[in-house]
Amino acid sequence: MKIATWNVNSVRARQDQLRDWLVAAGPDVVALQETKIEDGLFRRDVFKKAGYRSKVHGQKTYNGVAVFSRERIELVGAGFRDGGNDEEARFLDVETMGIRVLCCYVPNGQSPDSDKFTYKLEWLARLRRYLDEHCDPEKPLAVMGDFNIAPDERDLHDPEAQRELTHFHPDEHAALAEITGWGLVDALRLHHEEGGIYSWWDYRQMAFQRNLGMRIDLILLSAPLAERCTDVVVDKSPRHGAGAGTKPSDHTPVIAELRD
DNA sequence: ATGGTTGGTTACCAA
Repeated sequence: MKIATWNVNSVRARQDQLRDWLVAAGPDVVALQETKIEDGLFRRDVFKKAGYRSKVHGQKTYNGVAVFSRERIELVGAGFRDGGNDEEARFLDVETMGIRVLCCYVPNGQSPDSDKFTYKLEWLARLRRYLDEHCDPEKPLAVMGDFNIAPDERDLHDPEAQRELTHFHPDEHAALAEITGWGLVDALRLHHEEGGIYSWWDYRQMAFQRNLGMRIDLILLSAPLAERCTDVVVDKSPRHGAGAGTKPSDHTPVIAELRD
């Protein structure tokens, strides 16, 4: 089976492109971020027609997460439900096709001296606590999403320029290490050692054409799923432009193949 | 150093 993650940057602007990609790529489970839509307006029927059931957790204008699956999908919970601030729709926990899926839209962080950066680090600490309290590293679990962190030097085009900025800051790396330290592996690195594999490129400066990007969309797997993982690929096809009049998301899908 | 682009809003926006 194939499981995927994609920050679509508005499911309204990308509805046809997302549907076409589902048909072409044929993933079994997909975690989506930045849907930017309230649950009542999400056209779940359009995707149902394409063969996908869905759980959505959105809000107006900002954020928003969803999980699609070819099979029955059960909601475990939306938001961390830990007594903290759950106003932003960034986290969705579901179970489908025999695996647990945590769909994450990690805060961007803006700049290291901003309140938003503190919020990003706190959010990551809450994710770690959520794993401690609600999940088991011995069970099949995929934590997927837009982490807004490039794990190491291979994952961005200019590490030195980025080191004191967001997405490649030591504090972010420490927070990510706390999460993987719980019992998760960065699935792409099980199969690919090389640098220059990115999942996001800035809309500006012809960044995609010059491959000036970052790998910030991650599929983290617990041991039982890591053992089943045969490959991970970044599918750049939607970024190339999916047809006349369609604009791509600044992120592109990441897909993991799992043995049965 | 600055500014460039997008989506959704009409905001000294967030990414």
